[in-house]
Amino acid sequence: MVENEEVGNYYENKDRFYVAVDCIIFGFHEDELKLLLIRRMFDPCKGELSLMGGFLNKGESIEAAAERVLQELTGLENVFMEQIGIFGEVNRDPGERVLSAAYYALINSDDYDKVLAESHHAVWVPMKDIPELIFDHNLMVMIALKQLKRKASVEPIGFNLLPQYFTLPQLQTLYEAIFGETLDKRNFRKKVLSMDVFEKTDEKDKSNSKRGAFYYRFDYDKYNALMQNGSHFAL
Amino acid sequence: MVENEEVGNYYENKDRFYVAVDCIIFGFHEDELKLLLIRRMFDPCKGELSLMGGFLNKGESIEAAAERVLQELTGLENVFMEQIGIFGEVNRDPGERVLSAAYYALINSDDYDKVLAESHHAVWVPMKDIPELIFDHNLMVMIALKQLKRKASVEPIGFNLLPQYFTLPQLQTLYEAIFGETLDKRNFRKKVLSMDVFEKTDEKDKSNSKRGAFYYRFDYDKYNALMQNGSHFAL
DNA sequence: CGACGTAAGTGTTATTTTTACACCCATTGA
DNA sequence: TCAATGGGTGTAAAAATAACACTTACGTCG
Repeated sequence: MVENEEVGNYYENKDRFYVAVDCIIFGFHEDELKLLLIRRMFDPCKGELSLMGGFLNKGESIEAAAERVLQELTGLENVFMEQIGIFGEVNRDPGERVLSAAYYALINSDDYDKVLAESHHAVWVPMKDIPELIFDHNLMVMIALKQLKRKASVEPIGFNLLPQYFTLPQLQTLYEAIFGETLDKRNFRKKVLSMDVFEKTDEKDKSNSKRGAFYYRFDYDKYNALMQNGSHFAL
Repeated sequence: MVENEEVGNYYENKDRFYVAVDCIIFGFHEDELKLLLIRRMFDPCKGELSLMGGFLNKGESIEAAAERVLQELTGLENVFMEQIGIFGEVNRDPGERVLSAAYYALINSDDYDKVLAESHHAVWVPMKDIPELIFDHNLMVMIALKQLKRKASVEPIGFNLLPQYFTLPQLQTLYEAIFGETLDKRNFRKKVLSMDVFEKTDEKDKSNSKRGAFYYRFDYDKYNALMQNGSHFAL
């Protein structure tokens, strides 16, 4: 056991590693959950599909790096993002030993900078059509989806995938896409509205029906107040 | 955007980082959930309490590093361990920039190598008495406990904290310690036994009562078979 | 050797939550 | 004005959860 060593020496003989971040970027359109992937125009694995990634810089926290990488691709800031872990198998990147911290992000697919994304050769791929990705990216995606499923049922994060104003049919379709199962319309609405954190507007979305569906929005203030009192979000 | 660069160059100008692993080691004795912490006999933060940690080595996966570090302290192998994430704030370690992957482990407090642990100045500290630890270790502990709570209610991992043979009162006390709340004896036993994955033995533990409590063991084969059929563990 | 103390073990009922299920409504465009 | 389409609504059965109190086995001590 090391004792009484000087601080300077302590770290000196340790190995140092490249550290990357990779972003699993979820979006929701056309009633489907999708990932924003990039076609790599550079080595290694030029031409293949991968998650958007980048290297951690000196003086930058890992979280900040993830935010930067997301921003580089989408132009977005202040996005819901959560770490799913670090991947550190020795040969996960065949080029060099690189560790990668994976984060998933939930974005509203209307908002991102399409020109910027295009310059990175980004494409939206439905979850059910995700092909083989480079390195261990498929594993990352799998774990991210699992975490999203769990978390979405217990915390109000799904809304990050929708515009501020959304209809209940839209919300239901979203949750069906996340959970991968169909839900009963009446039970779903009952549950949603019983939480009393959704504010109904007078506006209707008539793009999907003659009758139109009312727009709602999620009321974060009400939500926070309720959480204080020991309530819990559940869908 | 980088295009058509050679592989060799690709990583060359990136920064490299020290990477550590820290272990949140849970144990259960005297009806309490405890952590195995070490009193640091070396700088930085000599004299203070911290998690058991160590540096990632070249050619070693992060998971392997976590297992090694746990083994160095307890002598144990094949222990239940799970990553809780990587911590990468710039100044989390005041000495140098070090990233740390945190893992929690569940061990049976009878089994570890006490001499080895003592040589590292290890001490068991009840969860409710955890003092201020070095760096961001308190944060790690908090997150680990949260994850343990969630996971223990949904997967049969709690048994890792008990000997192979245990009594139902013991099991209940364990879960009460994990969840931080008291449970109804009859409801608890009903739930446990209804899963039909516990095998009752003829032996009794008489250390806590005249009458004695029957020993049970968790039947992993039965459990796996049931999981195939879409059942779920729940406590 | 019998009374006592102690923790182990056992079922039932009320309440809450979850699931299943079918019809009318509002609006537009033909 | 009527046909087509997705939006919106309530109730009853079933399942899960929560609340609750007494008896039993066994060792100890008087």
